[in-house]
Amino acid sequence: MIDPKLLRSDANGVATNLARRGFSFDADAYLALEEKRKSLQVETESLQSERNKSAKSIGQAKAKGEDIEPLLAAVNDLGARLEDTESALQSVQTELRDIELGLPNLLADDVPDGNSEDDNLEVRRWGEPKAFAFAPKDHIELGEALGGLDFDAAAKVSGARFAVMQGGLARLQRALIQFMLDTHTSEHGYRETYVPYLVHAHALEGTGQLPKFEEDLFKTTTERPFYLIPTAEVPLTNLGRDRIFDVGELPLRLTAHTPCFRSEAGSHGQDTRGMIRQHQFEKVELVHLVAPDQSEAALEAMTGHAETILQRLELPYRVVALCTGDIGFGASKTYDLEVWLPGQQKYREISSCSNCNDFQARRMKGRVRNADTGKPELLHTLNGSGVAAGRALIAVLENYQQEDGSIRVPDVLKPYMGGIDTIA
RNA sequence: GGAGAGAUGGCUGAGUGGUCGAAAGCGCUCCCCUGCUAAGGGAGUAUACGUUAAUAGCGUAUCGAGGGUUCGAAUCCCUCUCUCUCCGCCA
Repeated sequence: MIDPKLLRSDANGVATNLARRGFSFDADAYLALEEKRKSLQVETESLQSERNKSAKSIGQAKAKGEDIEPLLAAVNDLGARLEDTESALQSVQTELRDIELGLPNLLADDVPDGNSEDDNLEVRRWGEPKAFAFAPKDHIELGEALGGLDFDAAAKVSGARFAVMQGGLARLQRALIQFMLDTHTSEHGYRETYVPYLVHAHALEGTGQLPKFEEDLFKTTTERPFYLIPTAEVPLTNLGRDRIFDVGELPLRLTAHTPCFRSEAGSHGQDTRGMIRQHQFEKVELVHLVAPDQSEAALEAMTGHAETILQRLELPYRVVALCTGDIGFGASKTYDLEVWLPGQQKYREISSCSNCNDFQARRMKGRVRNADTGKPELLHTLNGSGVAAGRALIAVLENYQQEDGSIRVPDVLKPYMGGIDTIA
């Protein structure tokens, strides 16, 4: 959520910023509603004040044994008037909140302008795409030939956009996950965390998936519905919900491995083949909860942590700054890591690291006591993939393939693979 | 799933319709006293919103959440959530 005070004081400035995303915010309509809210609130509160005063004097009169009938008569119509303004105020406030919950985050100044992912700005590259002495295959061909990747079997059980993995490939994904968790916890200062995979709506509202993107989520049909998490960002970030941290407790660096569930509504036809885009995939997530002045540095650090994984795996990648047209709803600034996939001869997203500054914290009331003033202020949240395990598996398959279709095991994964150096 | 008990400020815990944002204790902060530690005395110590130049005042809301009764609700009623105890079931 954008600071309502800022919306009031500089609605046009907000509109200009959001326009960079191609989002149109009707500042005048908002301000008109806001004026209405203000007068209703002032009126409501003065009526409440009047009511409280009368109630108090009635209490005092009664204690002294005086006749309270005249006093009761005097407040006779107060209740009805209060009820009217209170309900009017509430409906205006609901309207305002609906608007506010629908507004994306303000963009950082240095987010490059652009309309689509083609306009993202390359920040740096690491590694050289390997030159193969043969025509490299894609992960689908490799996996099916190895017998460990089966989309037909998955289709029988669950339909399209699911995969069954077995044997060496299944173990390789587990190895990747273990390696990532171990690296982040032992070298990057993250706390390993186990979280629920089913969450309530309010958690998703906190991180920004709701109310706007419900169609992207899977939802249970229980009386009080749960949603399947689309990313561990949701339960991890919400650990800061309704809390006031002491400044010494931050920064909090959290990591969790979870499956992620996405309906992929609206992505028909995209990446339908293979494991790139699935309803269910594994991911190691990184989340930072930090004091407000720390988030810019934290974004660079977090991106570096995800890069470390790719570097240790010796996977060529590039870092791009997402442009105004491609950046996510809750992010003020995002770096994507794109790994080289020889099967596609393309860089493909494998991690996305975002600074959400106070956007999520405001929604979930996550605060930190200011070191100087002692006053609570909104903390800043960041999230990033460290990295997507399913896609990392694809990257390893394609980059480590040999001419006979076998897969060399990356050195850093060997300890997790029982020492074997090839999957054949 | 069955039966019962509970949810109050950083913590413990009082408060069953009126002057209660809330006793008391602990903790914490500041001051005083005290030749350093200990003990003692005093003051302060929630959050959000509104109004405002103001993190000054003043007002409003908040005692798990939401609704209701009432001139007035932490206190009474309803629904929900969570916690605990016992039974059942179970990885």
